[in-house]
Amino acid sequence: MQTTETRKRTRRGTQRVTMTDVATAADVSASTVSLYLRRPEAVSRHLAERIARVIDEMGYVPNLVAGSLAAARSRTVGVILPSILNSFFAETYNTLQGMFQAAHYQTLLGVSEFSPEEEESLIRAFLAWSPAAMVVTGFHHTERTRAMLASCGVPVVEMWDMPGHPGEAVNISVGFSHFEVGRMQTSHLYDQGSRKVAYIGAAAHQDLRVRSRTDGYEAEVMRRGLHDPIDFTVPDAATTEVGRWLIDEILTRHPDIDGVVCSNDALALGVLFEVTRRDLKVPDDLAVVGFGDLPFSSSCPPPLTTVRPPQREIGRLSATQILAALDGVRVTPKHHNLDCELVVRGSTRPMAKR
Amino acid sequence: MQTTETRKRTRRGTQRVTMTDVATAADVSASTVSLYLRRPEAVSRHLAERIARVIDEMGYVPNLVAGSLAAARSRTVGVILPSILNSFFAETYNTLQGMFQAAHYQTLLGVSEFSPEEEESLIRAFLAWSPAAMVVTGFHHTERTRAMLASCGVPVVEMWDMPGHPGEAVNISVGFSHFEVGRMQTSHLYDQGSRKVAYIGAAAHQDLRVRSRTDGYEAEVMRRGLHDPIDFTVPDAATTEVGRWLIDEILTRHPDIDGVVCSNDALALGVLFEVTRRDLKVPDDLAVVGFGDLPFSSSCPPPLTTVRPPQREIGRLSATQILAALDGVRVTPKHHNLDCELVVRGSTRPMAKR
DNA sequence: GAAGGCTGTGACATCGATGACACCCGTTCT
DNA sequence: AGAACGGGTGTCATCGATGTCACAGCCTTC
Repeated sequence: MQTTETRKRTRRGTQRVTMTDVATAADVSASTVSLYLRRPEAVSRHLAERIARVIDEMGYVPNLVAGSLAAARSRTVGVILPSILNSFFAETYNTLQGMFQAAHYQTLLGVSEFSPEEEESLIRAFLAWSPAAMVVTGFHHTERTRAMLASCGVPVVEMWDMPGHPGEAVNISVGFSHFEVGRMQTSHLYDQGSRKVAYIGAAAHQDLRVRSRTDGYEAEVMRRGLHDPIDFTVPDAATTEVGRWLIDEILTRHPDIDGVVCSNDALALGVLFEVTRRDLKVPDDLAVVGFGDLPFSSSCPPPLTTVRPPQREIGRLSATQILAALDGVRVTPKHHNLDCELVVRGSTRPMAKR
Repeated sequence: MQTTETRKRTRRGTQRVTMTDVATAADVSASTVSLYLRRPEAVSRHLAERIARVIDEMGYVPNLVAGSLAAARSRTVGVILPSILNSFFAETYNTLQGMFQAAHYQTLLGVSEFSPEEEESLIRAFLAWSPAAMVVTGFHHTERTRAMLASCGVPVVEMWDMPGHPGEAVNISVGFSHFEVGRMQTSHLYDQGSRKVAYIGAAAHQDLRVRSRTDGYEAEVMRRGLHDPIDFTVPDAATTEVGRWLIDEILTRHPDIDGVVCSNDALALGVLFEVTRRDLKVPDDLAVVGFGDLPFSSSCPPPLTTVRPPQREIGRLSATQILAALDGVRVTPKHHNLDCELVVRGSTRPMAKR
């Protein structure tokens, strides 16, 4: 009679064990299982044990897709780094991931390769998964990225930089002044006795932070007034090889420099290699200061004087801010400016008192 | 009368624009919008234009969470790397990410820090998002990880290693023999004139691939029969600093070695540094061979002889296999064994013909 | 022993898409 | 002319959880 009525639409879902399966097997309702998973203490001991046993036996894995849809949010935090080629951001990422994990958030990593367009596409993809929060590197975004981050309604932290002008930071930010780093590097070289200081930088076109450090260098050179700024920055990746090439160029054009600021320790290592090849002495003929305090910096000959960014502290503070915001604490968009540490080693002369 | 009947449950969803909103505004049904987004050519030109305009005006971003739930799959590929501290896997990751992006898949990265338990937790989290495929590093998993990967029903590639015994690989795998790498490194040192060759390794306890390379070294030493194996591996991270320390220890105990195999170029760099400090000549007093061909390896003094793993090729082949499987091509679980390249540079003597 | 509070459990609508299928209507075939 | 076909669009059940609320017990309390 009712043939048209009984006709069922069929769709194949995953063949996975679902929460309903677990509920049936444990002879409770699905809500109880759900409650047990989210707040185990709210379920009676008796049922909790039974549910736990069934979950284990059936190998139930909750479907977060369904859960996130229902809850309209997820326990996922998206992190965007510009690169994983060098270990610059590794420590920060590990700290973030550790702290989020402790708070039961899952960290997802995207790599933008320093491209704002790529970053936009990554952020769009992350936001489509309704993450609980986002962590991005720097302030250099496309217009659309800025709009998405502003309107997505989740906490956003911009890290590893400092807003150059007011209004640049609409989100929480945690970082330090790259301008100040460049200034500090340069100032140290003069203080330890250099009289003519050059600057070499790489990845400059992609990474605006390199540009800020260069500006810091130039400002300090002008302030000292001993010579004109000599800088040479290229768009290539910041590798040891490029460092050799840059210092070679600079020394050819300006053989009389006695100090060089490098945008990155990898470049600085290349400088040490090339300078050694030319039989110049570091730091007596040429003092070298880098940035990043990469893993090799303390052990190369001579050990590299460098500026160490607060990698771990950036991660710690970023995560703290986000977790606070997620806990409902009202976090007003605020910039947290951290300090970098000048680590004086053998590639510059120990300073006499100023 | 019917007060209890009319009582509505209310839940607040996201305040985002939904597909239904778009459909209403464009005066079509939701399924037409959905169809337009997935197969634009299946919708009439007239409607397509109207829908496109409305989507743009309203700033509609599809909710992938809902979409993935309904479709029981997503366009997401999970990749697990052991570490991002050094650039070992960076090239592979970039290749994977690039190829998946071209095929409109979103790549998500997890970092396990060489811990099988951490890896298990990451994989569990990824699988809960019903990814389209998974790429993991190596074969060293927990029992539960193996079970999850076997039963999750999506293509899985294990990369950067080679199954040691049959049955270890139940998934597709793309990699190379680490045993063979150790053998190749050692053999080269003998071939270029060394008579007593030691081995130093780091991160050995976490990274079983280091163990395989050490085995390769030992096998080759035994085959040559000139001396007993001399190896020293520690659980610490493979850094330049550790390299200095390890070679220092080895040279103290065995001052007569004239060749050293390093599990990693970062260690090898430390060896070069320490050996230079001791005024030994490389390669004449001590020949050094590394593994990884890291960015600095070609430019340190002397340039490092090393074994270069097929980083990019691993990524390319892994992605190809997965994309084929996702396209419905039946890919039988198969191991793809790639070759590593011995790059002879200044840290060993150029070989006379064998 | 009835009233009131608290705790634990279940019923059910809902989140925002997809996919199977019905249906409309203009073409082509017999 | 009527059947068969097929492209384009709409209807509606469904994916697997969560969150709200109702309600059954049980324990206090007077």
